[in-house]
Amino acid sequence: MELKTDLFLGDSKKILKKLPDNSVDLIVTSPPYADQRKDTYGGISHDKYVEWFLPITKELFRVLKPTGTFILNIKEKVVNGERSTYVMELIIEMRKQGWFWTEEFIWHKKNCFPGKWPNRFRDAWERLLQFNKDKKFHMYQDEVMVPMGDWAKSRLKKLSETDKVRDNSKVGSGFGKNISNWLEREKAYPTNVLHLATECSNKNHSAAFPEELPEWFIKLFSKENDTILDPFMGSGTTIFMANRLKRHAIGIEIVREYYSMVKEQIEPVQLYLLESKENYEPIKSSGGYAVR
Amino acid sequence: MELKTDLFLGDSKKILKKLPDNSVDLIVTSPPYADQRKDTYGGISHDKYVEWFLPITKELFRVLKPTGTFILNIKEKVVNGERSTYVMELIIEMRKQGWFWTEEFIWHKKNCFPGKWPNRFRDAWERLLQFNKDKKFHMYQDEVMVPMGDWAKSRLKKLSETDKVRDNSKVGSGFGKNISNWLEREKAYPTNVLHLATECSNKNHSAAFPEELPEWFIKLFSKENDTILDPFMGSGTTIFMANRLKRHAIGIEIVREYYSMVKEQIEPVQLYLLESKENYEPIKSSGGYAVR
DNA sequence: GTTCCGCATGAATCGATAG
DNA sequence: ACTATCGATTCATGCGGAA
Repeated sequence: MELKTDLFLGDSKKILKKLPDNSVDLIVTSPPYADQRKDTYGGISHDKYVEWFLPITKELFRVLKPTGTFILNIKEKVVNGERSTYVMELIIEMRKQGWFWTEEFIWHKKNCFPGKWPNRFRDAWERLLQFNKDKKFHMYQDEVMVPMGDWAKSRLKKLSETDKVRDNSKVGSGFGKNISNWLEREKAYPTNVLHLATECSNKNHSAAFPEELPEWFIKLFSKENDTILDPFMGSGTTIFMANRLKRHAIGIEIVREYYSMVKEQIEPVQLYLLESKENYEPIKSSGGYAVR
Repeated sequence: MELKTDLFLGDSKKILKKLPDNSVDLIVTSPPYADQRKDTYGGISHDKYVEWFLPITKELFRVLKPTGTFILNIKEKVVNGERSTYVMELIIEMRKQGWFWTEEFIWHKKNCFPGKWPNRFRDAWERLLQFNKDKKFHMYQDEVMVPMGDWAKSRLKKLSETDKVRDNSKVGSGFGKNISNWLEREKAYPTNVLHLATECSNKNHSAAFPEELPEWFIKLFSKENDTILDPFMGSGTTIFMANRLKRHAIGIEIVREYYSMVKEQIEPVQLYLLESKENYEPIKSSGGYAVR
């Protein structure tokens, strides 16, 4: 079966109306934060944020399957020395639209922005809000199990640093086998706290959204040939990861530059998939990423 | 100067009225969660929680000094498969009382409660909400600095391995100077994510509140001879830590058993303080605990 | 080929300065 | 008084060049 990737250039509020009801298995997105990225996006002011976002969540509710999940990455900024409350107001309003606020995961950022202020420490975490249409939804917990305890953790860390490249090339040889043995033996279910680093300068897009984040949620809340939607595609991290994990993808982006950038990168991947789908494995299928 | 510890048996809402305006430097508390600990506290239902708590926060606002801080440890429970919104409603209502919601710290619990559910992972974090009466408040950041990350650590390690002998002999020369620069920068300011293990040392009280938590906030938001208040004292962790760090303490507890237990343990400490105050140092004055 | 060091660069936040 | 812009602060990360 062929994987389909649909990219749209335009405003999410309008584009989403084209999508049919109950057609998406998982939505993973990181909308532009209030007052951020003014140069590329409009820069939605914090006191208008809920008003701006609610029409979009209403459409997302319509297109999501009853068994599907909506993961929203967001963090309120400081306004006049105080945390703004628009995220909380958003949650309360979304519940009125019919959403269930199932869970709040924490993304603990290893490398947060530096700085020193007289009355505040550095902000090292963001919210990953999980919403559902129904109390029954698909969740594949076994797909995101993690190495257990300090013993396995340090062992794996050392190995991955020094021998990861070798490991990839020597499939089936001694090292690879050992690693997979450890993985089989020492696995536990993760918690609702994810401990990841933000990716640095690598991309042209300003938002640092590490690949592990969509990867984790795609594995957890969808299976192969499901459909993943990102209504604020940005540099396309969610879309690429969906493809890599053999899910259909739908991406919407309002900035033409990003849209084109993603489209160009998608094309060769699609061709590659048609040529030799079997050899195209997810980059980190071993699950050795740092999630606690 | 003598340290004073006042313990009250009774309902916070009533007892707090006895305390004078603007008399407390720091409030650190962990109130009974909604529907939790029903057998001991009578169990406030989640839909009445805000209504129950607001009169108390109003009194807390009155007794807190304008430069003081209120740290509230809380986490919403799951009701019918969904996170309840009473914490958010509480924040929004407290702002109407005049509180500034300055910051939300995350307590990342290393060893959270075990268990497995089909649609949910283990809950490994709690909120530590910081409220203030004024945008200017006392904060002693240097008291909670932590060892720096891998960069400086590996740097120092390497230097000490290769150049330790030379360094010792050539005091004041180029190398020694460089090293001491790094040594001074060995500590960094923490972030708003605290990574502590839960302690269960006070097994008589049902809430697991590790000593490091009040210790951290007491050091951060108060100085010696300041006054610390805990309106839901429980097993007295905050009170004991306040005493140990040479702060005055006020504790309120509605359950006679806890009240008596804390009172009995406080008496000998007070006597000890009178005997030899100088020798009584905080247990962890070196600050080497694991806070990120 | 390694390992190692130097350097730029972030979904930040505050306070001062300018219109 | 109120908003817009700018500099200073500071640390984990990944890259490129060097030993």
